[in-house]
Amino acid sequence: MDDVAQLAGVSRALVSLVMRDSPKVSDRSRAAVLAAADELGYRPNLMARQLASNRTMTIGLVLNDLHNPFFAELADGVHREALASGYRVVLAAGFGQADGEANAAATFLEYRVDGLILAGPRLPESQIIDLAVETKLTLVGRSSTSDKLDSVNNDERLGAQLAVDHLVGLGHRDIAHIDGGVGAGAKGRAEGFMAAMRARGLAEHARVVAGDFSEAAGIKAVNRLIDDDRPLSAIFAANDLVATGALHRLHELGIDVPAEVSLVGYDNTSLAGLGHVDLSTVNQPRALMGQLATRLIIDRLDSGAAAGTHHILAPNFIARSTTAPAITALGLSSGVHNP
Amino acid sequence: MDDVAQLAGVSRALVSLVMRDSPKVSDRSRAAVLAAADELGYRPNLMARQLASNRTMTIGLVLNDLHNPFFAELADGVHREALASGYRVVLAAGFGQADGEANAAATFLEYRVDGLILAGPRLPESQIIDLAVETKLTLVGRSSTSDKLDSVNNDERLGAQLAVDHLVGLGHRDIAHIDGGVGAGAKGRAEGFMAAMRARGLAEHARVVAGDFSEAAGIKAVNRLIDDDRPLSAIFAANDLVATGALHRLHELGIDVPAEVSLVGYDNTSLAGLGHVDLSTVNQPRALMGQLATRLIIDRLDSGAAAGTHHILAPNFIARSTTAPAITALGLSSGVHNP
DNA sequence: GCGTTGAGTTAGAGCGCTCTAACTGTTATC
DNA sequence: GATAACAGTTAGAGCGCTCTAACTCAACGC
Repeated sequence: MDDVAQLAGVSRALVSLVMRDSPKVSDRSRAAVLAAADELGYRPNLMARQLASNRTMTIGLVLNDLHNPFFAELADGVHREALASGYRVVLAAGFGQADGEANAAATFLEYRVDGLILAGPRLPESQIIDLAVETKLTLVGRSSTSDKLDSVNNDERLGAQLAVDHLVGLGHRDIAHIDGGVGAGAKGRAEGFMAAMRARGLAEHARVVAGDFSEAAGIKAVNRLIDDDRPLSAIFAANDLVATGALHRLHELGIDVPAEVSLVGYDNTSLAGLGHVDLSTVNQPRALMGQLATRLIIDRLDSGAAAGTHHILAPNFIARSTTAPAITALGLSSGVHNP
Repeated sequence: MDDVAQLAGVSRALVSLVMRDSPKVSDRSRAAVLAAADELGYRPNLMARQLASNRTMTIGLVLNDLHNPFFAELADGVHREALASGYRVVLAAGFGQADGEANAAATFLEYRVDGLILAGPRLPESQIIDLAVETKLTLVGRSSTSDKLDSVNNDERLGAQLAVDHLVGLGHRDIAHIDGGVGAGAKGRAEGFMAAMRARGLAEHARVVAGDFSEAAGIKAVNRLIDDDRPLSAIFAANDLVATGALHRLHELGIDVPAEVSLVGYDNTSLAGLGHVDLSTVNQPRALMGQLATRLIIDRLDSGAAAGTHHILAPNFIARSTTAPAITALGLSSGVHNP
């Protein structure tokens, strides 16, 4: 920086002002500094900058699982919004495990990022609040009511209800839910499923089988559902990945989807949209959620807004080709499929 | 830090030593410092640390595209190896675009990460070399021969050859390749395809249709291949995502895969392994490539190894259910499919 | 001509850490 | 008992920047 100042014939402080595009610099000086910086290949040291100013203009985004396209789509929204406000985004992955997330978050705290976004974290609420005390934190894809942080999520119970409504509307009664275990949102989906079935008077037709947010869980769950010889007309999986596993296993078993069993996922990730999968699913506005989460944290950073804002967005149902009218009580296939 | 030192009854320098787990600290002092740090919630400031030591023990990983599972799997390997050597990994996404990658890399340079890994970058070689001059750089999923950086890639031409060999072995002659355009590795795959077809004396049966690394490209390419009324027996897609798009479109058109047309992808991402897709594909050892790339950069960091090491790993073919013997010249379907 | 204004610029302290070199005890060596 | 060796500890400079407060200088009003 000294070299740049010298070459440009100004003081170090002026170089600093130019680098931060302060308006209090004459065009002449600015041009001289820029030229000198370019010539010397000068690149400001963010570390020194944050040390002096306590700002880095970066926000840290912790993704629970790099393999789930849900998070990639969420990250798109975060990036878009951050860039528009002059912030940059740095990512870290939690590998679907709580301690991975904790490490990632700890790294960002050491880096003193201006704000932190946790996407679909599995961390216990208490640890999340501990983090929120140390930095500005927004949760996305997970709910909270804490006044130390903001959050953006979809309404999991409503999503589950939409899935049940769709299936029941098609005449299904014997509906099973594959539970997402400790995955973020899984609990709300399972509860919403039971509540919706109860509301429809189908409580005794409802089944819940354990699982997690993986393809393997979908496969295992189908095995268990088939072994059990209760009637099965439709499956509501905890997320798209689970549904994909179930789809595969049903296919292997020679059970036609949707003619014999209907299948619904959750998230509407790119996976569900893949032509060859074409899964009926509950859509979360992922990019929007990412944008909103970012907006919240930037507002907190720029205008000192207070924490404690919690958005719950409404999901909507996307009917694709894995759901169709139920086989009637007469045992006839309806023969009517979605396009 | 001063507070911690005071509470522990030692000097600031000693706290620093404890934080870096230096062996030159007595157990008593170490315990006292740790206790004090814990009590005060002290967390070392990485920025100050790098400023003073010029080290952050973090490596930056730039992923070309968060949506392609190839990169998630590569990142797994990078993380595993980095963690084992006491480094942490921070990520940034390029969004499939060269300037996104350039921004991500620039951010990491400002952050003064110890080393930088670019995964499947689309950046022009000259820009990559510029970066390599500023920091220790390793390329993965893209080849180079520069002595300023290291690289790890699979042998794209060999991969393409394996695909052609498999198809020709099944009796296919009219094979089309969907090109990956500017995607990293696409050029090698297309060249390898043509070379292998030529070697088999099938040059005039080879067709190449333009595309990129997306599902949409696969759909469009199938349309073009079908419009054209040359015979088509098999398709070799530039990567799994493209193959998935092609699979979808073929299915929509009522063309049975693999009975009528065989289909091969590239990468063996989780997508290809999805039960319901079950795509024959060329396997790149993704996690291993990530690990190797990380090993190279850490060796350069820790033991001052020189740059200029370039690994080319051999891919292997994974036969799944999208390839089957060609329909014979007699016009009969062979009826024999892969399991 | 003097004070006022405001734009443009600058000196210097300080952000929180690491690193070097030097220091203090304690134990081993002759 | 003096010297050496070594483990453990410390003071203080310095990493590259930002920020505050102060400065300079030209234009302006009375």
